[in-house]
Amino acid sequence: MSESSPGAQPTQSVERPPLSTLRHSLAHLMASAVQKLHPGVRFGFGPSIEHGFYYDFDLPEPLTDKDLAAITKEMRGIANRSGAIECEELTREEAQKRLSDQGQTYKEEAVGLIPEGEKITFYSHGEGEDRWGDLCEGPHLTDFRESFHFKLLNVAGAYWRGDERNPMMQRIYGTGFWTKEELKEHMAWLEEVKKRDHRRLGASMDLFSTHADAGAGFVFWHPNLGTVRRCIEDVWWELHARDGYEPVYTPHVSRESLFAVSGHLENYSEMMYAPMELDDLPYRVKPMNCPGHILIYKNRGRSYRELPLRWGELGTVYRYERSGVVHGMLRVRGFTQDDAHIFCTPDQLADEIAGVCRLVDEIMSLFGFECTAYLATRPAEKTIGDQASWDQATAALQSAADSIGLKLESDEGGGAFYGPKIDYKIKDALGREWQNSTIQVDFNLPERFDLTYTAADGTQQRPIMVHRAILGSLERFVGVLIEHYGGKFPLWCAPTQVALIPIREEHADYCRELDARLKAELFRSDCKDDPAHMNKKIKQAQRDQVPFMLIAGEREQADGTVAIRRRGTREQEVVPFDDFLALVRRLRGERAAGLE
RNA sequence: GCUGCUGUAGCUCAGUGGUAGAGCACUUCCUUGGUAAGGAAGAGGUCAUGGGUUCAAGUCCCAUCAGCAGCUCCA
Repeated sequence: MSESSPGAQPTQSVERPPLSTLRHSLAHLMASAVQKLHPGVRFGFGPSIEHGFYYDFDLPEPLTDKDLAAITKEMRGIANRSGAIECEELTREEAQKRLSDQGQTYKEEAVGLIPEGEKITFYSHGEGEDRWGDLCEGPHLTDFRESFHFKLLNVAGAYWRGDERNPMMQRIYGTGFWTKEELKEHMAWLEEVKKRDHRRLGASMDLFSTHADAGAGFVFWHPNLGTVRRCIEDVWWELHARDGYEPVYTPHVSRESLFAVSGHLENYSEMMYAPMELDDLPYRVKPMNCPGHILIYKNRGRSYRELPLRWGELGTVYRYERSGVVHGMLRVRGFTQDDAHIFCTPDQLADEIAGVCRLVDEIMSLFGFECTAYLATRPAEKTIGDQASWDQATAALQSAADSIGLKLESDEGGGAFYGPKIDYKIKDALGREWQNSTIQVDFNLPERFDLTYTAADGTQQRPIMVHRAILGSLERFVGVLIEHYGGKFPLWCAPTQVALIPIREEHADYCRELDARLKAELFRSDCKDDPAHMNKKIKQAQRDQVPFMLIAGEREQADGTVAIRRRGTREQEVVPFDDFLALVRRLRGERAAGLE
């Protein structure tokens, strides 16, 4: 199994056009097949994408997965009967007329989207009944008789031009490669993605659940995953304490007026839960932790001598997410952010940002993630504050990144309503990207809450706030982590670290003795001393992805040894128990990723 | 929220208007086993929920809830 998607870096011979060209042409071929089977179809867009291609269709009848076989067959037929793909250039008027004659209303609209002065081209293929052409900028293959391999994958809805105010079309996704092997490899990758799905592993490893009785988007952490989470939280606090962060705790519910001052009511209310009335006053469940931390800051006068203040909270927030978007642990309605707010002077800002960037890097490497950073600037609407402070904040992020040699990609308009941010994307073991860490510079909330500190010259100055989360939310991060590791948590955070398995019941005492010694050192060991069969216990430990199985029978008992079976292998090594203890002490101490 | 699909035992799924099923998991008994499924028996279901059609509904229709593939949106 390849560690990254085979689609990302295809191997191909030099004479062949890029994979994206093949896939784009496959989208055309698919569209022509759909037209043969459903003559009234109107077409949307049909590009190549990262791992394949899609095409959007407007059809009166719904397509289902069952239609894919017929469409595939038709595609093969069209390609075999006549392979040539031709390109012709049309004037804007000719293109409009042709599409209008064909009743292709979406495509007519698409012509209007082509900038003045740009060439307008049609790509066509097929003979007679198969004849089909499409407004398209290309490029395409010149001939479908080239050897290629494709597979149609699934059907889904998609808005015309990606806008939810537009009609919903039907989208078919597919993928294609030059060789059978590459296609096979990609299908195996998709299979691996499925196997590692945190919802599936969550069930088989007894990690978490969600419940219709509790409502969508609320996660229940079972003891196994609770253990993983505690381990992560422990490192988190350890590293944050080292970096001068102090813990704070704030309530989940506050008076609504607090969120009026912060601007959440005005800019974030569609994400917030409805008010509840207490003593005739409206209260709200918090969607963010910042107003709470601000109240602590404001509780007394602050001196420049105290700054920077770095306050961390694993703060649970509740946000209304639309019903269709909730997804396992990755997109939920209640989650715990590893939040912190830094209150600092303008002089300190760049260093503070740089410090957070370094911490992001350190924590993400602990889990083996590679990160990419993006600079997210002011959104087009629903923001607070004047442009000058936005510019200042944006410049501060950029210069902090420069100071530590961090390259920032651009995310235009992706900022929070109160300030710009650096967002990180992490790449997991399967090559997929996730957004977790975020660093946000905020001049606006200090203004709104009238935060001050006394400067060295005795004047009252405005502090700057940095909002930051590194894991993002524990739910999303741990969900990603399950998939990243495929359930094979490193020893230091694995729910059960060692499974002890006696070969016969008479060896159970020996196992219990070893179990006691492991537990005395706070290892999470599971002594499987029930009367069940040894093979069954091995199978359970495999299913639970326990890093080490220690199997002990007569020989081990007599010698004070254990037969170690490491996760993922069937080989055994017999070593003195003390050696094993030394090994796990070291792995835990190093928070090692592997079991060596 | 939108489009399409799905909901039957803890899990995976069969059941095409007429007596609710299988495999795995679970429990008990037998088996004392050297590295991924020993044998036998048993228990387990208001067929998501509520309404409707029908002599008769797990099966057909409507609504609600939850889930799946996406879109849009996001930590």
